[in-house]
Amino acid sequence: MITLYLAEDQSMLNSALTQLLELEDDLHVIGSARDGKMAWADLQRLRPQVAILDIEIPGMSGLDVADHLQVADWETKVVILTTFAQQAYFERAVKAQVAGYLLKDSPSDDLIDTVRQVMQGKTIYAPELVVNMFSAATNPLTDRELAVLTEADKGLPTKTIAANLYLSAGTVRNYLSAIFSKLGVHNRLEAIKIAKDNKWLT
Amino acid sequence: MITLYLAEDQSMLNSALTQLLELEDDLHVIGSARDGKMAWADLQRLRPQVAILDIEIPGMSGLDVADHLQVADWETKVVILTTFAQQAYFERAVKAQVAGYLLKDSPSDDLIDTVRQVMQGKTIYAPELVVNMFSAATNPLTDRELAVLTEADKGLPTKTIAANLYLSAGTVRNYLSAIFSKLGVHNRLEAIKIAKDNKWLT
DNA sequence: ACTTCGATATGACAAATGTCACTATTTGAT
DNA sequence: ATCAAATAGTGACATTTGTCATATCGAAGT
Repeated sequence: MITLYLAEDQSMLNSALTQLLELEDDLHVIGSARDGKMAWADLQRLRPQVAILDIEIPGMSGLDVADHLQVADWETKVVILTTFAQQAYFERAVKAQVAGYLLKDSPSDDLIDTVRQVMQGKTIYAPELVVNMFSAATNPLTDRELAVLTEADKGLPTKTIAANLYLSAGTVRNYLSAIFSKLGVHNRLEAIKIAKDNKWLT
Repeated sequence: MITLYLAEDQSMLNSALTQLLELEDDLHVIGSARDGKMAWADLQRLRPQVAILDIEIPGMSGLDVADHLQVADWETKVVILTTFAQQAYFERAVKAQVAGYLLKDSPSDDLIDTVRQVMQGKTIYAPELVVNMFSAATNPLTDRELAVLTEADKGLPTKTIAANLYLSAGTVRNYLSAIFSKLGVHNRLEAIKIAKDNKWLT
């Protein structure tokens, strides 16, 4: 009997998958959450054999949860279940040594297969992602630069961005300037546009 | 026995729901598609009693399919199943006289309930949407203002916007200023964000 | 006829933004 | 141990943005 935990914020999918997984004789869903923090709290208590995590969930991303699980070093295997094939997410997932990475653009039976496979020690990655690994235009922005741009995308003025990131306003402007020069543009709007086109920014 | 058709492009959800609906004794999924055109083709042949349609699917939107069904004037009831509570979508759906409008942010059992209810002639709308109906924001921007904002959205600086629209730079700034005050913001980015949220801007 | 509103414009001013040069600390890689 | 990057900061400066007051003109409405 394989014990499962499911973190997925879209209720329709969460409940549908839970019921479906429960139908399998060898699978048992011992808990589920719609938010990352609750998921992490539950996982510490329940210690399921497999945790199925969506990335974009409120509170704490599925990848963060995966990081925590890796550090904790229990038996719990992680299967990431997400909507889009975003290279950056995939890379982080690989670094966090997840056992599976599956797109929601696959039939639900694949999820069931994947769960069984990872329990046999296998690693299952959606082929779409592995292919991209070599051709993806890599993000030239550093973590900090991306953080700044993310704030800028909210429409915030420099001062507020600085406050939010605990930086000086000057530093924020420097970062933005560096971003513009890397992306070959001259203002925030264009920079944001490019970063979004390339999926460096949601 | 209620016959169902499911148009949903996210395979994970499509197959999960199909299997789940099949488990109900009184429900039978006679077909499904991941794209709008195929769905419409199928619907003409299969004439299910209830069509569950996602809005954002490739080829032809679920709302377009609903329009076609309304014109065709068969018995087929439409249940829209979509991710976000966007007022514009909801209004179109109401105009197309759909029998149900459900958010994916609801448990899967709700879908089953909804199907049964609409078959009894009831109309089921997600409460989140009905509440909004009365506060629907109409576009306060004039044509010219919208034109200016559209240019601004391309990331262009004032001067270029002015040149593109054969206006003086000052006029462009005045328009932008007027836009900000109408929308209650203080810079282009936020104005663009709001205009996009409200679908005044693509 | 009168008023209001939209479109267009200018000028002046304050604030925000973007550029540059230069420095210091920390960290990862060779 | 050294070097290159990433991180964080300052100060000065030019440019761009956003605000406001004010004006003209024409169209639509009362």
